[in-house]
Formats: sequence, C-alpha cells, structure tokens
Amino acid sequence: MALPPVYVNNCRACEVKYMTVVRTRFSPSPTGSLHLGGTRTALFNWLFARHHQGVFILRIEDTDRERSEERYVREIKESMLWLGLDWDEGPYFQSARLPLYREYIQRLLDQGEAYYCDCDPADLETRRQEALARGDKPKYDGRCRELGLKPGPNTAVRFKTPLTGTTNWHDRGKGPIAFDNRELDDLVIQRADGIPTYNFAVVVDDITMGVTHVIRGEDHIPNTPRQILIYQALGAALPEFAHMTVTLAPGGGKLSKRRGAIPILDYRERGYLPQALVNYMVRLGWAHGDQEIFSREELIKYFSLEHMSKSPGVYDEEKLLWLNAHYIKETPLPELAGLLQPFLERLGIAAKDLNYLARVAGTLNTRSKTLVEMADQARFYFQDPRPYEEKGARKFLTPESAVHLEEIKKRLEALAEFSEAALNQLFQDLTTETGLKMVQLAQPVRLALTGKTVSPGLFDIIIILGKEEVLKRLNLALDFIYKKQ
RNA sequence: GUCCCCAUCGUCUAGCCUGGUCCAGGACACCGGCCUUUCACGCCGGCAACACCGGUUCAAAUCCGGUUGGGGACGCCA
Repeated sequence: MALPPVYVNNCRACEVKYMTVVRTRFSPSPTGSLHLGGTRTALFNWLFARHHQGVFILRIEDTDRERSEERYVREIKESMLWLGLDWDEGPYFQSARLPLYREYIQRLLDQGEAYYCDCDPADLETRRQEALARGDKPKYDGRCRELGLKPGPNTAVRFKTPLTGTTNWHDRGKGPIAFDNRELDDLVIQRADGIPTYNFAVVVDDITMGVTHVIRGEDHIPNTPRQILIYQALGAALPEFAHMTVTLAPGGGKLSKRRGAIPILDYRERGYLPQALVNYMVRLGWAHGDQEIFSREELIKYFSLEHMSKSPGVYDEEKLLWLNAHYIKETPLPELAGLLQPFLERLGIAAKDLNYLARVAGTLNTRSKTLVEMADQARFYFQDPRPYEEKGARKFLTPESAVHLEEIKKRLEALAEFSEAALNQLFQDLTTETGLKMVQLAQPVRLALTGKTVSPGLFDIIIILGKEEVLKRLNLALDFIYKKQ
C-alpha cells in the first residue's frame, strides 16, 4: 500500500524528518485485561503519533481463537479511553483479515520461501524438551524443509529462514542489534487450522496498514529478526523499530498478573486519576531532563524516542501515589466533587449537593492520596460521627472537657455568623479565659464532630457542618460523657 | 543451557553520543526542622549512587574489552 508522500516537518525539536506521515499502532491481544505494561506501550505509541501529528492505530490481535474474548476487547477500549489514549483508526481485527494473510502465505509458498510441514506438535514439544534438557537451543530441525509436502489436514506452513548471514537493524531504542541467522529456525507462519501465527500476521498487518514505527516492549527483540526476514521475503520496506524497556515487579522479574500487575480499570476503582497514571507510566523509561510533572500538551510536545532509557524500571506504587496526590490537589474543586461522588456512593452516601461536596473536597484534597481515601475521610460530613474513636474518646471526651464543651456550645449558639474570623476569636477568647492551650480545646470538639482525633481544620468543619449540626453533635458528645459516669 | 538486551542513590531518573564545567543534579521514599487546633499540605535541611577489573587518554560516570549481576527470548501464544 503506497502512502501519501507527505513531508512532515512541523517538529522543530526533532533531528529526524519523516518522509511520510508517522503511523504507529498498539496491538494488544484480547486474552486478558490491559495492565500497566501494555498500556505503557500504548501510551508511547500514542505520544509518538501525536507528537508527529501522525496516525495512531488500534489493532486487536485475536488470532489465538482459544483465548481471545470479546469482553477483553471492550475492556481494552475502555481502559484506553479512560486514560485519554484515543485512536484514529481501528480497531482492526486480525480475525477479519484471514483471506489477506492467506494470500501472502501463498505468495511465500509460490516463491519457495515457505513450505508445508506435517510434524506432530506433540513430537515437536518432546524434541524441544530434550534439547532444553541437553542444554541446546530448542530449534526446529527443518526436517520438512526440503520434502516438498503438499497441503493436508494436519500441515502447517513454515517460513524458510536463511541458513547463513546475519539480520540486523538499527533500533531506535537500543541502537544497533544483530542476530546470526543460524540462531533462528523455520518458524510456523500458518497453523494447521489455517490461522496465521503472530510473527506473520503482524508483518502483513504492519505492511498493509502502513505502519512506519513499531514501538513495543523489548521482549519482542528476539522476534524482530524473524519479522525482518519476512518483510524482506515479501519485498516490503522495513519500518523503524523502537524497543522500549519492560517494567519489573518490585521483587524482580517482569511485572505480570502473577507479579503485581493489576488491570488498568482497577486503578480507576482504587481512586487513581488518569493523569497520574499517564504521568507515572511515561516517566518509567523516559525522561525530559529533571521534569517530573507533565501536562498532556507538554508530553506531546516533548516526547521523543531518543530519551527512552535502555534499562528496565521497577514499578513503584509510592511514586504513583505521590503523583496521584499531586493531581488531586491540582483538580479544581467542582470537578473533584464530581469525581468523589461515586466513591461516596459506594459507601452508601448519596452526596447529591455538588456545591456542598466541593466544599468538603476542599478540606480533604491535601490529605488524600486517592479518591477512595478521600471518600473514607469524608464520611463524617454525612454520617453520625459515632462511635467515637476509642483511644481519642478516652483522652478527650472526659468530664473535664465537658465543662469546656458546654461553654463552647453556649458561645457557638450565640454566634450569629460562622466564619473563620469569628470562630478564631471565639476560641482565642476561651484560651485566654481558661488558660488552656488551643489543642486542649480543639481536640474534644474534633472528637465530637468527626469521631476522630485526625481531621481537616476544625473551623472549616464547623463552618461546613453548620450551626444546627454542630450543636447536635456537641450534645451527642456531652451525652456520651455524662452517660459514661 | 543458548541467543539477545541492560548496568548512576533503596526506587524513577539527569548527565554518557560530542571525555575535563560531576568529590555526580532532580524526584519518590526515609530522617530531622519550621509552620500549626489534630493530621496533612507547604517550606527548609539531611542520608544516599557512577557494579567490578583492566585498557585508551594529560584527564573517564562518560570511549574500548572482560567479569559479575539483572532482565528478556527460545510455542502450530501474542
């Protein structure tokens, strides 16, 4: 497929000029949820395309009929959209392109660059295990290579890998990489059931979809020489390859479902903001000087393959949490209220008044690392603060403090307007009159209003709760104290 | 085992290509302090790294080789 020869030169920061419009793709297989690792690949492809004002394609690699499921396709799309990774083309489905692959397979067969193989998969597996046990590289021995087999019910198609020479490319992420062709073997490109395998389908897709830059995890490096050989056999021009580092689990090893990886949508459930996740993922294996916080626009503006790191990074939840806390603080209160609402609902709290919720959020946004935390901390604004935190109640809800609580109640009752200044005056007066420290006055009230020893600023709470509710809660606390005796 | 990739604070990283300005900078975490009605936030300060060995050079975190370590891949999975 010929691409329109558009000269894209809108990128002053870039050394490289692209002769065609940049086209990248993200090609997950719908055999499971989208995790952080795969999403990071999507993000880098998306950023690269956006940076060059190119095209970002979503392609679903569903040639594994056994394990591919529709619900995962939906989850992948939802995850990407949540993060703002929108695609310009697709989703394309490999399962819908079978005739195309067959055509290309036939071409290789006709050219003598592929052949039929009727080896029994079980035998192959045995031989593989034996080779591994022997300490050899488990390669297909090519026993069907020159047999001239015809298509049959149990015949797969293998690619005829050159026996000599080297295959090399200049990786945009890693630099020059070379493989001795003798390390490779004749890989199956079409299964006995007629479905092409991954290594073949990607190549055909990337060729026909005009993909110019293949950006993917470094776990694909060993596949690359095989794919390059197929490009060459098909007489197609090579795309640029850029292999990015994988993400490691804190204990070591690749981050995976078994080792700490959770579905992207679970981050949403756990109260993470998409901006935080995007910011976190991009800084794992990429940097722009010392900058830690990036807006979406900055990311698009600064992103480049040149600044990808070469060594794998370890997933660090603490840093993600820090970023999340940062973005929570940055989010305008009315918007934050909207985000918080569903999390309160989950706690059985129907906070319908968004104005009120915004004021609540304003007292919690510097104290919460996630929306889940924030919702939990917001409970007392909507619910009876009792039962009181036991230790705090023992220390602060005492007969001695009851005297002061009564006095505070009386004065608050008489106070016309609840304002920061008025409340401050009220408490100041009391400290001078009683000789008590502010903390001795404040903690009992805090307990009475929130049930806890830790909370947002006391005056903020009093103002938000309002006179009626505050007096009610003070009475409840006093009852509690009196009943205790 | 074989092949491939990689190697700066506990972690993410800047610097490395274009050796000297680096007794290595930023961030998270951690530890102190300030602020303060609690807890946070914020601010200030601290701890902490060029894996090792050789070579090239007047000079190496930066270039080369090796060792060690980590990671990845070896499917009719993707």
